[in-house]
Amino acid sequence: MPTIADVAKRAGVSVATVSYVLNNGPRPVAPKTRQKVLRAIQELDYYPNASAQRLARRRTECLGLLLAGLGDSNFSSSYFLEYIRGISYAAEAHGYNVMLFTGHRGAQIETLCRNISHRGLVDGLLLLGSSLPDSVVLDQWRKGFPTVLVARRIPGHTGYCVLQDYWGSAYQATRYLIANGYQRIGFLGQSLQFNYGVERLEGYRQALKEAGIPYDPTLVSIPPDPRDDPTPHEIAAILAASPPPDALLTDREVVVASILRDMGKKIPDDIALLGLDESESAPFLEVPLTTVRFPKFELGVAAVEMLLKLIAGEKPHPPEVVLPTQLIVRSSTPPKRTERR
Amino acid sequence: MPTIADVAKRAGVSVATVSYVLNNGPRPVAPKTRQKVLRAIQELDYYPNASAQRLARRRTECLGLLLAGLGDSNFSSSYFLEYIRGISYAAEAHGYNVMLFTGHRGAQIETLCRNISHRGLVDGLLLLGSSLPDSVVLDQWRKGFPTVLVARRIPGHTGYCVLQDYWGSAYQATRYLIANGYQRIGFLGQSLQFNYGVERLEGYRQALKEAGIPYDPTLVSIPPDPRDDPTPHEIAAILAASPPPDALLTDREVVVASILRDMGKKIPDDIALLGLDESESAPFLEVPLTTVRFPKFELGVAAVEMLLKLIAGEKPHPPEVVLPTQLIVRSSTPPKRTERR
DNA sequence: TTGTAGGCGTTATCAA
DNA sequence: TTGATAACGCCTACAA
Repeated sequence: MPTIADVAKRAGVSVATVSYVLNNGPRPVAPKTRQKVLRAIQELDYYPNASAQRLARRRTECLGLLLAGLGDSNFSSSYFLEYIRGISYAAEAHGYNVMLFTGHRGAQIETLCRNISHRGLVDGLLLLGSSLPDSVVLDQWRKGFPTVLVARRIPGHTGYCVLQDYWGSAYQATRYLIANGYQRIGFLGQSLQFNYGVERLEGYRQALKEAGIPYDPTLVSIPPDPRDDPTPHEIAAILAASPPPDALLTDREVVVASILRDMGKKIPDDIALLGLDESESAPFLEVPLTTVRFPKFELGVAAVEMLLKLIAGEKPHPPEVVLPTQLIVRSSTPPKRTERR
Repeated sequence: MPTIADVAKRAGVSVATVSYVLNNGPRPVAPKTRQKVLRAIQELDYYPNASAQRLARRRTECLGLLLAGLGDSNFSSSYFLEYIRGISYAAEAHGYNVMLFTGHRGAQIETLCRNISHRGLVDGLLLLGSSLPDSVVLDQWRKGFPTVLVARRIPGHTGYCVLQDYWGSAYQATRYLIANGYQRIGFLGQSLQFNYGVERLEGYRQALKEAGIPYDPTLVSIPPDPRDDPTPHEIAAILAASPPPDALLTDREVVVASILRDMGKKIPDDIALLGLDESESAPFLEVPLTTVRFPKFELGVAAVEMLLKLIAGEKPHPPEVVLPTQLIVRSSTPPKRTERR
């Protein structure tokens, strides 16, 4: 592999000049000299060595992406790729590379994070995945290493993050159901361990409240572990409420739809179903499901842009970017025919 | 950030000694000295700088993963993450990091590849994604830069690759259908542009042949563009064959199932359906689909292991690793009741 | 067993 | 406008 010195020799100039040509600065180079250098670069098929550049510049032009939980196998695999797309897209657009970290099988995430920042592997870090302990995130923020939390916030703490409007998605969904005549709306949520579980529940409650519908705990089921799939038992319990629900709000729509079918319940005749997660297969199910669309790609882009600001030494304000979600209406939530008699 | 010199000073030894402690070699260090060094490292919270190590060692301990096509939006998003999981798992297990490249929107993949190898960004490269032109892959192989092609081979060329047994999956699936009484088996394949399209078709034909069933082109549909979804028109054409098909083999099972439903065709009563792709939602559909399972995670692992051999200067033999697939029988392909009269 | 010093390939500061 | 040359932080022959 040719080095900058080879180019300099061939062009009959100093390495400094070659460097200035390569980087378009910081000092000018005479057009004629520049031409000589460019020709030498061509002829030698020279490319600057990345490791040497990083050492000299003291930056890597790499962003780290920590996908905590990718190591676990019970992991919603389709979920993350859109984020990755957005992230890699934006990083590429700004001339940055992306380095992937996952922390498989019991690897200490704390140790991993320390390594990433202290060893200068990357200039900044994106944290994605709910299995990442809050303490790790808070540590990173405290250290001052450029770090952005993606798709989640840590309640009660201010830090750099980009996320969907979880509250709004549940609020909007519930309002939509109410506007379409549903009155007994069940809520099959996720654990309250993370902000999205809490915020969705609150959005749901707020919409009920505004409509003057009392909150009925027997219509609500929140499993303790966020990784648990909903069970038939859990769903049966909600269906057994009295009066029974006429609609169901859930963030595990595909599994719930399948369980409902196994129970012999027809969507939407027996019960309407609205998904708060954005399942790829929702449009293809027996009854195409109404779901919320998350701007995952856009969130990836926003995360990179915030991170680049942090790397540049700016203090983005506000430190949180919240992107709106969108309700995609399909067949599982038709306007309810009010039964006249 | 402390450097190795700071550690040396604090421990009262030379930088060489510190280096030998850090790397456990290549020369021994007296236990007492080692202790002093380790303590200094602790006290200073020292981590070696990755860029400097890479420059000095002339290797990056990074693997590149080129996900060609991630930039395109009509991209089966759930497909790649399992590969990524396997790759990152194996890389991590061997002390390597993974760098992600995607080549968004018209970026010249050739240029990207040249940069990756010539600039020393990574020690080796994994190529994934069918939108990667054959010429790029062949180029890489020719250059001698450690490169492994994942989930695909280039017919007529010998090169390092790991892939599923596409032929076997279609062969096995077809045999299964035949063994269960199906005689008129339709094939809704992918373009023949890539090996998997060709190999699946051949596996299907071989199984028919062995069963003494003549190959009927009116039962077969191959769209020209691999990114096109099957159309109702295309499916109607196959259904119109005479005699009509009693089973359908396809690698777009979810969309095909949805189209069949829209056409009023019942699975499996009107027609059996067997998916050659491994759709996540196959188990959750109205009729859970029989599909082929791909060992994607395992393939990622195998790819990394082959790549590490190449990096180590070995010539893996044979240069192709083919992993078997597995037929997951669900409800869409029950044994056919032979109608007696 | 340990220390010294040259080299890895760039960048960027001095001078000229 | 350009050329020497000292960093950047680590590795590793060569000496001691």
